Parts: sequence; C-alpha cells; structure tokens
Amino acid sequence: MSLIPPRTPPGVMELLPRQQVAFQRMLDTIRRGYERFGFVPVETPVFETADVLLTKSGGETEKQVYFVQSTGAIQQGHKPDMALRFDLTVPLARYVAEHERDLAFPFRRYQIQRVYRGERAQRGRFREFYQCDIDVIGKDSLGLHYDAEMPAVIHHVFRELDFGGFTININNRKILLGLLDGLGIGEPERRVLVLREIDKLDKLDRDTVRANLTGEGLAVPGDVADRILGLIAEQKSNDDTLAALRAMDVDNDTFRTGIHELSTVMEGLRAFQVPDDAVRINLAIARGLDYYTGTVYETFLNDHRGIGSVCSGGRYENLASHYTKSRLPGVGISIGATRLFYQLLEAGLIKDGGATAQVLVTQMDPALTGDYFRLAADLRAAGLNTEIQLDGGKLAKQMKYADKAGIPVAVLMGSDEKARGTATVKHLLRGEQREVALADLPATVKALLEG
RNA sequence: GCGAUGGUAGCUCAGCUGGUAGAGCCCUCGGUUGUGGUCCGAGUGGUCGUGGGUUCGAGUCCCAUCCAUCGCCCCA
Repeated sequence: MSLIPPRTPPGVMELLPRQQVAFQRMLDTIRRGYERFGFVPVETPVFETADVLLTKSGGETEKQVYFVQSTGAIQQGHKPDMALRFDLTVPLARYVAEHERDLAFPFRRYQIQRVYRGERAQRGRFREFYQCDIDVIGKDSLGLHYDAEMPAVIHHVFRELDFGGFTININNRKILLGLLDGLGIGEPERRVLVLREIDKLDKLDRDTVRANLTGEGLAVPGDVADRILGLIAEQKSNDDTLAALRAMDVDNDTFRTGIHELSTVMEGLRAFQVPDDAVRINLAIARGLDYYTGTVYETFLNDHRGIGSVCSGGRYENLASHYTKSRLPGVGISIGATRLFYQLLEAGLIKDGGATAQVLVTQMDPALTGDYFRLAADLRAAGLNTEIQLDGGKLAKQMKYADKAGIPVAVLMGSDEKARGTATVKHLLRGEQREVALADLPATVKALLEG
C-alpha cells in the first residue's frame, strides 16, 4: 500500500506545540485588551448561507469565497447554498440585524475567529487566518468619540503585545472623496482607481505616483495631481496637516465634513490619553474596502513596516442595510493575527512559548510511583502546571523529553532523597539544581521559574 | 487570472560539460550504576515532483503537466 504524503494544504499556518503556545498567548493578550475596554464576545459559525454572505457581491470577494455543500446535495446537482465567511464584519451585520431586539446598543463586540479566502497563497498570505475584530454598532447614530476610542484600544493592545514601537495611521475618507470631487474627479469608478494609486504612496515615490495619475488610464490633469500630492505626499505634524487641510481652497461639503470629523477624532484621542507620537494623520491611507465612509485606520510596526498593516479598520455609516431597515452605523478594527504572528516568527521576534507544563516529575524508581503521584498532586495544588513522565525508563531519556518538550523544571526523587524526605529540583535551561525538603518543593519550583 | 524562478532524504542543500545517488541538521540506539542541551560512534531514511521523448545509458538534455516560491492584482 502506498503512503499518502502528509502535507498541510497551501495557505494555512499550522504550528508546532511550542509555537502554538506562543500564538495562544498572543490571542489571549488581544482578548484581555478587548475585554479591558468592555467589549463582549461573539462567535458566529464558519459558514453562512450563501445569500447572506454574498450580499456585497463585489466581484473580487465572491471569486475568493469557498462554497460548502454536502456530498448528497452535490450528487443531486444542487448548487452550494452555504459558504465560508471571508471576514467577520458581514457575519456581524447579520448577527446584529437578527438579534437587534435583544442587544444593548451601542453594541460593543469582539470576535476572534478564523476566516477563509480562496486566494493564491503567497508569503504571509493565508487562505485560512485569524481575525481579531472589535466593532461598536450604534442604533440610528454613533458619536465620533467611538472613532477616537478605536486607536485607544489599538494602543493598549499593541503595547501589551510588546512587539516594539508602532504607529496608528489615521485618515478620513470624506476628505479624499470630497477633495477629488471638488477637483473634478467625481465619478465613482475613476475615483476608486485614483484612490488606489494614492494608496501606493507608501511603496512608490511621488513622481511615479504622479506619472500613474496623469497617465492615459486616469488622465488626471497635471495641476490637479500636483495639488493632491502637495497635500498628502508630504509628511507633516498632525497639527500642520490639519492646518494645511483647512487652508485648501476646495469648495466641497464632504471635504469640509471630513476635516471636521478628523479634527474632532484627534481631539478625542487626547482625551483617551493616546500619546501624540503613536498616531499620525496620513492622508494617503485610503483602504480598498468601499464600505468605509469616514475614519479609517492602519497600524504599522515601526521597525517592521514591510509586514504591512497589522491592524486596520474604519467607520461605516450603515452596517446591515442588506438585512434590516434599521440604521446601524458602526466603527471597528481588525488585527490579522495569523499574518502578524507568522511575520514576527519569520523575523525571529517570537519567543519560544515552551510547554504548558512548568514542571516535570520524573520517575526514577518504580517502587516510588505512589510518591511521585503525591508529589505531582502537591505541585498542582500549589498552582503549578505539572506533568508526570508516566513511562518511567532511563532518567536520561526523561530529561531529554523535558528538554525537547520545553518543560523548564524537572523534579527528581530516588530512594536516597526519599529517605531524607527531600527531592531534587533542576532548572533545565540554567542547569541549576538543588535538593530541598518536600514541604519546600512548590515554593522552590516557583522561585526557580521566576529566577 | 497574468508574468518570473524553482522542484534531489522529515529539513537546508551539493551533485561540473549525461555513466546506475551524497553532506549537514533532525530522528533512533550506544559511550555500563540517578541527570537533558555540548562531544564521540553507529543506524534508519530517497521509484531524484509526475508523464513521455532522445540515448547503449538521464537527477543531469528535450517536451508536457502538476506543485511551490516571488512579482502583478487584491487584501489582514
């Protein structure tokens, strides 16, 4: 019989236990941060009915959706009536519309689950990945203070994650849309293309972007391109950027509203005590998704800009218009945890998660098996994650196991120690070893773990 | 979906102008009595992505195909 080669499907992140532990800790940190701000957990099924999921039907996303169908139904020639979610926002919209009467508004939910996209897998791009979302959904209206709260949460979480410095880039789509409209680029299709080029200012230099804008495809007049780039391509302080915006001679209501919203949000950030240097107004941030209507965010790690945005989001005026007549504006962000973790792992910045066991009780003498079990029970009662090497066997082998599994401390007790009422504790990473009275064992292990 | 590069042991790779497969790491065992990670020794492990062609003979040349990586697109 020929063996089937064991292979993970492309585009998934599957980890060895020690890394999985590290990943789990990262998710725990994010979850704690979200709960610290009072967000409540929601989980939705991995699949939704296709009609619910594909309301947006923005060609691109639909091509990337995985359909789900039972084999029986396929045999009968039915088309798939379910599909895997490709983000958490659409399921949220359905959830809120469905449970509207039972929820407290403004509804603050967090959701940490996997989503699925049928893309061609590339480095750091996955077909299955975690999104860690928070959103606040208002009924009829939602104040701009919530737009300011999002960066406060991002700031809190990324400080806790401890991946070094980071910058939250913030913008308001009304500014860009109004600006383009006021400058004679009003038709939606052309505007999207122009925004896409502007969004590339991060990667391409100004002259290249200008050439793309004025080229035959978009045909933006040269003086208009210069005005746009003059405003957004130059790095200024946040206050100077706002001043430059107010000084623009563009007669457009949307543009003015955008400026007002952005400056209101910036004031709100101070109230939330988000440090000034953690947030930067970046007028080039456009975000591809068209359901964002106001504030947009993208967060970058200062030392690893190549990773791209690690936390993005924005404001949308009406979340669930496809499912309910209620008006439900919202604002939210999403951390792409899988990509973030993978990239940091590649960069060697993820610390080994070790094992879940903190201490391994070895079995040196089969006659003392009962003692080992008591010992382990004592350690567990003291709050230590404890494992017994149940197979026994050569001590060298048991030590080797602890080392490979990442268990930092081993407890040894042979007939000599038993006679003396002691046990030997060894810290495998430091090679440190001492013999202590059984009563002191838990405290000694704890001291070694902290030491 | 388009373009570029590559597919040899579980992993990283070597194999020159064609002559019947190698290294390091990993893994297993050993280096005698209760100590891992270092060191020394031994061992397991490959139909050279797949199919076809040229040749006395192909990992090595040719064609096709699949897959992977990178770029474009889009995005977390």
